[in-house]
Amino acid sequence: MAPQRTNMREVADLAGVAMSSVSRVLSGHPDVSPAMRQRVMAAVESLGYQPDMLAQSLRRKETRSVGFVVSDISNPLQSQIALGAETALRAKGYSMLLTNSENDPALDSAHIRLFQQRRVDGLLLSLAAEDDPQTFSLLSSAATPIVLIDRELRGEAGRRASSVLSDHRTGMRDAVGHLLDLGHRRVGLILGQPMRFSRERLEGLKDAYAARGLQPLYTVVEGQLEPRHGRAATQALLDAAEPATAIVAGGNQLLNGALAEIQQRGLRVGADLSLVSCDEISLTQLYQPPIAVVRRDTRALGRHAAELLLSQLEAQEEDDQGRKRTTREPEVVLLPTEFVARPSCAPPADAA
Amino acid sequence: MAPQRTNMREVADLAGVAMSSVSRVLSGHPDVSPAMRQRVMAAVESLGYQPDMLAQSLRRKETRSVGFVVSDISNPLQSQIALGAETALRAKGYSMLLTNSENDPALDSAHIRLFQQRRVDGLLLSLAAEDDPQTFSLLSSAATPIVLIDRELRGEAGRRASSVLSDHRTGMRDAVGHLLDLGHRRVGLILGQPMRFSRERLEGLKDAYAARGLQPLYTVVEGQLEPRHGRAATQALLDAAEPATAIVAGGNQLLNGALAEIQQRGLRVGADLSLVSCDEISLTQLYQPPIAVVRRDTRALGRHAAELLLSQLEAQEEDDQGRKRTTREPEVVLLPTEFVARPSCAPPADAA
DNA sequence: TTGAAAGCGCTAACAC
DNA sequence: GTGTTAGCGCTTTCAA
Repeated sequence: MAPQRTNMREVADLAGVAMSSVSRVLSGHPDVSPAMRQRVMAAVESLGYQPDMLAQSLRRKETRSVGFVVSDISNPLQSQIALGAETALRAKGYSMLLTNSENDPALDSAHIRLFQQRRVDGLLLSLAAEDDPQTFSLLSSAATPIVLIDRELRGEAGRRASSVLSDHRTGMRDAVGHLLDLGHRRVGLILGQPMRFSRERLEGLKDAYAARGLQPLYTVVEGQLEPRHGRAATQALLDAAEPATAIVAGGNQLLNGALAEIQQRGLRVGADLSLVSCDEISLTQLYQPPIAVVRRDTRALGRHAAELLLSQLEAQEEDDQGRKRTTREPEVVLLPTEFVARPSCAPPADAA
Repeated sequence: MAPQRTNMREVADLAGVAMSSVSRVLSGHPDVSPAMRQRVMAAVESLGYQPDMLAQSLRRKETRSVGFVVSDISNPLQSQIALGAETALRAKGYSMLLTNSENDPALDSAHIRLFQQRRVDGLLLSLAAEDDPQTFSLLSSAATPIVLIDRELRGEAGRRASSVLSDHRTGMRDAVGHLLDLGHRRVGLILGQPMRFSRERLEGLKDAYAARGLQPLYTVVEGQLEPRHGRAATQALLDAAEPATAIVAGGNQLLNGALAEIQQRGLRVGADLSLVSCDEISLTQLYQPPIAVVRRDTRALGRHAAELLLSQLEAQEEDDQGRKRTTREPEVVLLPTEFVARPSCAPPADAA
């Protein structure tokens, strides 16, 4: 029996009270007599009444929902962030709308617009690009709080949004430092799109060389965070006149491609070639030999993003027109990364 | 400038027309003159008006949103399903609300109820349990179409919901058949919760033994789909009086645990012990030696689930009270699995 | 403490 | 083809 939905009117009628009284009981208004509460609750029970959040949202001008834009939820990095974020949001009574941008900045902005039409209370964004004009203008004039996840925007958009960032630079500095200390000089760094995480990783690598006063014999290969690029870049690094003796993959997708190429060439990780990846996955832990990583707590990244957004949400007040207005300034949270040395790193093969 | 949101009233006033005309233009009503369309669109542009989907939903009695309950989005299996589902939903203009049940059946039902209050048009469920009474009663009387993902419910709930199922049995039969043909007789099967996928896998294993007229020397270890269980089960299988010579892990989490134990014991996969896993992940492909798997197209699983739901949604009509009513019967879609033999499977070590 | 009434922003009859 | 009107289901003044 697909039950026709009961509305508040019916509850009020059955209880013989006004709708406003039902509303007060259900929303925990202080000024309700125990008798009233009883009558109403009895009616609610007997009808199996469930309030319509749509109508509540329209009236209250808040949906208790948050839009989350990722490029690809099937990427372990992003799904772990999503888990952390959803759990934190749910704990505060918020629901999460999720969408995939498929690495297309045009979809980023389309989804932001859609979420705005759905009147989400806030936005959690892991954008496909840091310089899309459409996205920029949408965010510059957004009416809700926004938290960027590991992204950095310039201009007005950047000034309006909060962000949760990972300290890729430090982790990468330690990773490359470890390789240099093992005797490597020609480190190959495979990066993804030109976004903050790529820039910071490059800086970290430079830091490591600079701190040791070494010539910049490293090679950087930029591209997309995809296995194809990981593989092509690895080919390039190994086929160079002066081949890299150690490779650092800036993400799990790149690692997949790199490993595929390494295996096809019959190279032994941690012997013929040293290898480091960014972000822990089951593969890095269980591979033989285990693969060194620049690690971070991805779930905490999502959790912090959600909590930052929630704190901005709570800091809102309504102006005289009944519209929400953010009173708090955007904030930036920096989360640590940590290099974990593993047997995939060893002295270079040609070190006599 | 956080822009106060324009509403349809303002657009109508600016264009000097009635609200209903604005509505008609925006919703593509056939009977509108080009002149009217122009006037309205000009006003819409100049105000940057974006319709309020909340109000639309309340009025139209549909939200164009779907609730998706998973146990843990950070699990590669589920995030791939989610990607497939979200992409298909988005293509038809639907948004996805995502929540994690954390493998807790009580959260399953709580989230279903919440989604119902949010008036989602349909539900996509990868439930934590197939026998929770709360979930059962909610689903038995649900007002919207429901698609179960790789789950099977009995009773009224099962009769009301559609489902997309994987043919685990065939894949497992081939996997175990392969092991038996290599000479293994004591196969250890590690399973998760007592749900359809576990039952089917067990049946597949039995099929393989039966087809060859072999004694049932296999061992089955049931538990949770978690690394801990994978590890403990592997210990048990290897420490038995008659240790298993081949292990089949019923999922990627179980594989993680199994591999950890195998490595700690210094056993060589594909030599001292044969290994098969269920569902492809980067680890199974890139491990050395590569790990045989019972494979399925997880993204297609999500896509089919979404498309099945969408087809049920399209088959709805409104009754005289303006309520939606499903006209189509629930459907079941069965998707294939495929065993992929790899070097992790070899004749048993004791085979002279 | 409770009820009556207005209205959130939109759509869909219905009338012209 | 366009305007007027009556709500969708709820919350929230405002009075009583």
